[in-house]
Amino acid sequence: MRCFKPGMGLLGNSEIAERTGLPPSTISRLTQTLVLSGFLEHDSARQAYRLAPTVLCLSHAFKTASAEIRLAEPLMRKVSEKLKLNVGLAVADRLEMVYLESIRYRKNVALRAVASGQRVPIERTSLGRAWIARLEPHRRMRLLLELKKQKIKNWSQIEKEIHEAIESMSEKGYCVATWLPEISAISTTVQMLNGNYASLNFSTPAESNLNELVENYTPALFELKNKIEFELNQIKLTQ
Amino acid sequence: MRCFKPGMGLLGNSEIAERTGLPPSTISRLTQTLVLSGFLEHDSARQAYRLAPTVLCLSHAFKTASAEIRLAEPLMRKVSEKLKLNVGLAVADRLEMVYLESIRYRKNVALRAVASGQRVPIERTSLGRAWIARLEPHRRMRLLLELKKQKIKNWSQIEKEIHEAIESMSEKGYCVATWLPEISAISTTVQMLNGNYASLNFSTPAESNLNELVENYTPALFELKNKIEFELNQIKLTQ
DNA sequence: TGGTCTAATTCCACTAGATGGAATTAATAA
DNA sequence: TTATTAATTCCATCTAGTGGAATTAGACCA
Repeated sequence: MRCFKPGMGLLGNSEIAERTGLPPSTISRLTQTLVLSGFLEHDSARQAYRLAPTVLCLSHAFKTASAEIRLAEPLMRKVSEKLKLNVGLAVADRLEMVYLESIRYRKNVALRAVASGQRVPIERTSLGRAWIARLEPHRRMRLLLELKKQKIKNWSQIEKEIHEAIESMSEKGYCVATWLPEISAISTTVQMLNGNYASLNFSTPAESNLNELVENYTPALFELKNKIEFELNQIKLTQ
Repeated sequence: MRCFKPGMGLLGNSEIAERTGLPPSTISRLTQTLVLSGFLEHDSARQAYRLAPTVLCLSHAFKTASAEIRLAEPLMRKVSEKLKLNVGLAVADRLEMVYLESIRYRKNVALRAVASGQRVPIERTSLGRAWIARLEPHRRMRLLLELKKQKIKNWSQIEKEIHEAIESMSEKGYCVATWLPEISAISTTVQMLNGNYASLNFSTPAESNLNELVENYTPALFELKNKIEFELNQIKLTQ
């Protein structure tokens, strides 16, 4: 099921087999059972599979259950409106960061889609690096080794930047990065109810440069972080 | 995984066992493997499981892949703003309707959450009944038998209303229902790219009564339906 | 402290279903 | 017609799910 990503919504058995490394016969069986259990749909015209609407229910259940998202979302939205920035909250899932909530600021209100569930690389984004910075040393080491194994291009450069980010996090409480050259972001972390961390970020199209982002918006980022953590503590006390 | 629904975000093995009818030992194994494969998280403090953020990715992939949603969403949003109504698009999943997209109109913009993935009963909502009306007779029969087996309270009454809705759909192209006494809705259907139908509805808190909804908003509902189907046909032609 | 209750886990025998190589079928292109 | 590609089926294998029974761990109470 993880093969289905944005941009590849319709996969044939052979494509799935290729992506998973499993033989086609195995995939054929698996897709059949996943269709039976309602997680995949078969497109008979295209002879291919897609995710079934059921996955929306899982996502909805997840969001409804997450006090963190329910609580952070309106605060994030307010800040996004006020500062005209994208505001995101994300956690790590394997070797990627997953947005729990992502408020995209656009001049046109109709385009302000939320994009929770979007994945971004952990090693190239401020979001991911801030999260790495909060890992206990041995887990961080393990993660870095895993990443190294992925044969990421420019790994030595990336690794250096990660360590700079870790330093920045411990010195100043935030870190910055530009990704996809055109997106600049500044991130910090928020402690969740279970004790783990999530990353909180502001991002903009990189027309405004990084320094500007830091100088103008760091206080607001910390303010949002503190507000979220304060309210989470309130919840923690009541239960 | 289907056990995790809004309102029960944290389930222990025994609760899952109860809901699925499977023995606790089986559940224990299954939850372990689901945690390993990243679909569940274990909350060690509460000794219970919750869905993992990964499910957001599946949902995101689903939405990105669905041309229907991408295309219908802005149209639905526009109508919702203009008429100050909730606008929903849903398909059946087993014995429930699942919102593919749901634009909730609220006076306060910050409260206008979208709620795709929400489930509503197929037999009590105009959404569900409109969908039933579009089923081929034998599949409809099968579904009604399935529903009957669920020991739904007031089934004979509900069944009568379903048949009225079917008649309304074939005569006028829409049907209405009030659900949860306080929500009135009017629904029609939209043909999707794969030939199946989805239900499209307007709903409001039932303060305004059903007749009013029908008289004032039926044309707008059909207009929206036509616009969506027209644009879907455009897509169909280009590919 | 000891006893009871409940929930989670482990153990174990059993089996359904996943696995993957090989053969078959189907569809499309050359 | 032949070649090619993808999906499926077949079959032997074996992993992992299944579920009853026993074990462990924790909460609550006398």
